[in-house]
Amino acid sequence: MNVNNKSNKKRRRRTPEEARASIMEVAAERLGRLGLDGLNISGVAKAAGMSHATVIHHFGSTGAMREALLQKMTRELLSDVMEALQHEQSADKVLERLFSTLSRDGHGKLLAWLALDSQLAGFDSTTSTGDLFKNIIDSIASESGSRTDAKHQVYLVAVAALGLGICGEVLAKLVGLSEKEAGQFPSWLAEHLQTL
Amino acid sequence: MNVNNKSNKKRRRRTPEEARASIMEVAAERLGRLGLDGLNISGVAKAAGMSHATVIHHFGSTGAMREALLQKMTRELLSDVMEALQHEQSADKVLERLFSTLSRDGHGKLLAWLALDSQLAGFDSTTSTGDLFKNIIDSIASESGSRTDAKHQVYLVAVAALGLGICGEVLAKLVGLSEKEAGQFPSWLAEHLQTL
DNA sequence: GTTATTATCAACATTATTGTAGATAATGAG
DNA sequence: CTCATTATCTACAATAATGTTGATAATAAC
Repeated sequence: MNVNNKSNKKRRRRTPEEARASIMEVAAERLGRLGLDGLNISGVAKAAGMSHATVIHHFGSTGAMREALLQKMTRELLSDVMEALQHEQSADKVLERLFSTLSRDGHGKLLAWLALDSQLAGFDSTTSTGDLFKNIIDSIASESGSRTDAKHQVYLVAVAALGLGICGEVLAKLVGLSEKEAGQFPSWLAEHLQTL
Repeated sequence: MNVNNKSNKKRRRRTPEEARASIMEVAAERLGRLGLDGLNISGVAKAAGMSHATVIHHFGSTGAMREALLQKMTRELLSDVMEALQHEQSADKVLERLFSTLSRDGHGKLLAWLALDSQLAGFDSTTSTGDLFKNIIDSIASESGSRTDAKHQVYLVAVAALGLGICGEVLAKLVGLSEKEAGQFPSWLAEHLQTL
């Protein structure tokens, strides 16, 4: 009569890479939906359809799993930005692309989490990142204006994209922006920056 | 010889208001330094020099304590903004004040937490807030430009202040802004907005 | 002083989460 | 098929956080 609870579902044996990948996928979704609280072993494991012991087996600990996810997302963010900028020439286009990339795909949220969570080893302002921004600024400064102005423009785009990525919807509602107007904001900003 | 652990420190009996106030104070400090993780009963109680049962006695539960703190901070943010704007006339000054107020005192962090934490009952876009922004936009639109432009300007200031409040230091370093240049950013932005 | 109130605490109970250990089964190699 | 590897699971242990209870002491009112 199958009174005991032994569930008789078959085990699925994944390759290590496959297992890690699906764990990362589920964890990313939960990070976006639930915030850092969503990144606990139990919850992630359950959502991924495996026991939490399995997750620990693959990552070693909760902290290591979090770190792995955030490193992966940081890599993706950087590569997104670099790829977006590689093929743009004019300064205003560069800023527009930078803005749209940073404000998309939860990149803003990611950076905010990195900045807000005291436990995480802060953003490594490693060589590649620094070089990236240096190149952007060089290209803008060479076109027109001072170097300080160029820095300020990039800074503005970065902080605005960040804020938009985090609180964009809420603030749009508060300010009274219609959906259409909100959609026009990136190009409005780009156009505006061009006229410096 | 006092072998036993009975600590013989006297109890301090605070008024309920006093107790709640010092708990809020400690909690705010911890929120700024440790993030939302710092807002647990045990930690707050220990930092405030009382047992966690006492904190529960005054607020009912951990969740209620968090909510109380965040409501208090939200009230303060709104009153800060309103007060800052009440005595400004020209549009660019209004935007400058809005920016500086939002980017100060961890207001950006607060908004980010509200937006990022899924458990919290989201920002209540209550009447007063909506009216506040409506007034700002009216005053800017009346001076010059279209209403949509005014909204976009306010939106830009808001998201930028937010981003600055969260990741300002990190991004400044990344972009290569010197401390002096970073300090000039608000006025640079105000001047820039003026030229629309 | 006596009493009533209640802020405070220590100790316990409960729950959630993390991590560990040993058993089991899926898969590939031979 | 047989064997070795190891991904996976269940069950347990350890820890931490939350909330409850009953006792205690500080303060105000009388």
